[in-house]
Amino acid sequence: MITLAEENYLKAILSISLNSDGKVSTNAIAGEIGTSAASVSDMLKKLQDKKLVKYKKYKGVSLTKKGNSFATSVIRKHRLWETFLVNNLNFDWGEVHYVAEQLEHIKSEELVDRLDAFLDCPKFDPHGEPIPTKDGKIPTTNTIPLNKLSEGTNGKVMGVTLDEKPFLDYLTKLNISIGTEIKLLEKISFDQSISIKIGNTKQHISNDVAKHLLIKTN
Amino acid sequence: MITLAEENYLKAILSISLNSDGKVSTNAIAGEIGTSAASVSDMLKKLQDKKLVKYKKYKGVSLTKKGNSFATSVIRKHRLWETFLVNNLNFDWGEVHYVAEQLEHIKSEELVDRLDAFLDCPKFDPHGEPIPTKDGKIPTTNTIPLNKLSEGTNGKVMGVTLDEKPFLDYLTKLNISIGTEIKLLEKISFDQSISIKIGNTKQHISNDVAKHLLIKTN
DNA sequence: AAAAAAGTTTAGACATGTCTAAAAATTTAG
DNA sequence: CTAAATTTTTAGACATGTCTAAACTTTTTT
Ligand SMILES: [Mn+2]
Ligand SMILES: [Mn+2]
Ligand SMILES: [Mn+2]
Ligand SMILES: [Mn+2]
Repeated sequence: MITLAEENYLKAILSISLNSDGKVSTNAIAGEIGTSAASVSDMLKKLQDKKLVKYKKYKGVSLTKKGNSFATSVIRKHRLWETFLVNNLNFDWGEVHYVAEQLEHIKSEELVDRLDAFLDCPKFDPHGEPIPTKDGKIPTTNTIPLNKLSEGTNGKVMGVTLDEKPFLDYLTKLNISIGTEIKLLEKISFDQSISIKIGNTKQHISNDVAKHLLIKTN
Repeated sequence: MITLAEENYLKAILSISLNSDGKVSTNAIAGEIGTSAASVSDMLKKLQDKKLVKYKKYKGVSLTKKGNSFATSVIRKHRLWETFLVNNLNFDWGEVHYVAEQLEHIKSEELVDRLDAFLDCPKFDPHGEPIPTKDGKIPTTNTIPLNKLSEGTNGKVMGVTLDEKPFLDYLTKLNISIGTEIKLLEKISFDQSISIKIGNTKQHISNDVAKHLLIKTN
């Protein structure tokens, strides 16, 4: 049996390895989970014993096939629940992450299958994040983070890569949601901040915000 | 913060005290939860410290107002989730209890409120068990356990007071579900077993089964 | 190529929740 | 009303997951 804590570690490792390459460091995991590096070291040994990760002391960690499969399944459940909460229970997209953090640990394959069917097998969650299929495949999109676009490019917001409330509330304030058309006006080389046009309004946002917006160019 | 284990103890105490009166014994709780009497003693001390129960060593335990409120809330969540699983995800009534045992511990008042609204504020769950309201009131019914009826009485099954799979599967085999019309034909004094008529079929069931069937007489 | 800085692991402690075995209290019988 | 049986509590242990402080590697600077 895999515990709730173990599931969270596997999910964190997968999440980090998707945004970087090579082995995942102890500190990165500690940062992601909000725990101490010492706790992470302890847990990595346990996950290694269970053949869920490949771990060499001081050299970082990576998921085994088995570990990857568990992690992907947790993400699948997280995003299916988020979809249910927004589509059926009328939650706001900024309010679902915390609840889904709990729901993702409910153990019942039957439940996940039926929830998926109930939702009509959605490919993306309310944040535009891809929902892994039952067999672990993750739908891909040809989108680019807004901060990588060149000046003058038009595009549409297809998803965000962060789903915490303060970030999403800020986007809502900027009138940005999934589907919003954006034009990149100007990139400031000093701090990589950018000017954008939304509808007829001009806005200025930091690189930190821009990098979490996935754009499909027109 | 109240933990998952604490919630289960409170629920068990409430559940036992509804089917008996006076203080709840350590052994009864151990039996209900499937743990040792020693563990129960340990936990009762902790619940006492948190003002969730009134506990005197060797003299049994009862819920405080606060404890009762938590316990009722857990039962509310359990039964709302069971309703969702059966009504919306097409689960069989025998398959939902185990999953609801997990879902009942999800912490989000918002979620419960919205789920309740989504389900149209149901008064009873798929087993005919009453769903406590948000403010802790439990709908009552004027029903009688089948084993308390007198011979020759007709009635309709309004609910069951046990929702474990083996019991519910047996009922399904007997063609008994919520709404089924039953006539009590004969009570055997030797073992309190009874003969009943369902549609045009005569069946014989034990007292153990009969006592878990709630009947509304015609 | 040391020395300093940064990152990681170990040691020892603590909280929660569980168990078995032994001790103590209560209830039931004789 | 004592003695036996039952119930309950305590004692001591263990598993999980966390922490801080100290020790140990690895990387970066000088
Ligand atoms: Mn999320
Ligand atoms: Mn999401
Ligand atoms: Mn149930
Ligand atoms: Mn039920």
